[in-house]
Amino acid sequence: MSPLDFYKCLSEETRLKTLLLIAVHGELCVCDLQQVLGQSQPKVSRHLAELRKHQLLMDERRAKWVYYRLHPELPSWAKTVLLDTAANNPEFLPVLSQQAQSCCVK
Amino acid sequence: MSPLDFYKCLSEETRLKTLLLIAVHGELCVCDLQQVLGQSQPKVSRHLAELRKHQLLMDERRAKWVYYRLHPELPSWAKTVLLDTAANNPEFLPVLSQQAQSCCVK
DNA sequence: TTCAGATATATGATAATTCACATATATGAA
DNA sequence: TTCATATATGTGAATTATCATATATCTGAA
Repeated sequence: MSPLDFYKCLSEETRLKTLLLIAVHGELCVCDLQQVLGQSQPKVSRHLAELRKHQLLMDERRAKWVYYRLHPELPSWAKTVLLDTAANNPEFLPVLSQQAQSCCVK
Repeated sequence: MSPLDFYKCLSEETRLKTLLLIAVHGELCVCDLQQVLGQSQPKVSRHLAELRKHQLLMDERRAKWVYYRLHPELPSWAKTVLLDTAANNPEFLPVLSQQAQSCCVK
């Protein structure tokens, strides 16, 4: 994971918010992200595909839903960067509503 | 300084290396950067202008040379991100040669 | 099998970035 | 003033990123 590839992934709003939300919450499914980000499903999906391709995220299908979490081989400095950024910029992070969570939880 | 603007600035190789080098070395002049990065003067200058515009760097002219350092109002989380990235990716950072330094020092 | 909901991908249009080249400005020395 | 060096900027071409729409695939239920 080169620092340049990593920061290129963070340089787009949907991807950055997605990564920060997943770093904070552990894992989220596509429909959660779609709701909390207020973006169309294809747009969210496209950016998730890019984050998967660069090994920042991994996906796991459980029943109908695909859950995303940080890739286990993401270097620890990169995880630290994400968590520091999230902790120091609360106003930037959209809040996950109860409804959003319930979409997958059942 | 929004996280998104910050990471957009880091998403280009010349700008990222410039920021990491300046974070590590404290300050550098344009001719130092030109040599260590192996890039043309207009290219380096143009990216420095962008980093100035977004308040990541500040410049100071001393005699013929213009020195750049991290902007004093850069949030501390952002400085931490730069230093962590530099410390954990030594192979990414080009090494400042003696000749490069001597260009300004004398 | 068939269907519907959830997620993924392909495609073409648009917009944003980056680059090389030429030129302009600022400084200090002669 | 003139010159040489250091740095900055304007312009247009080329590359790259992003988007909306349409379509495809996967899964579980009937």
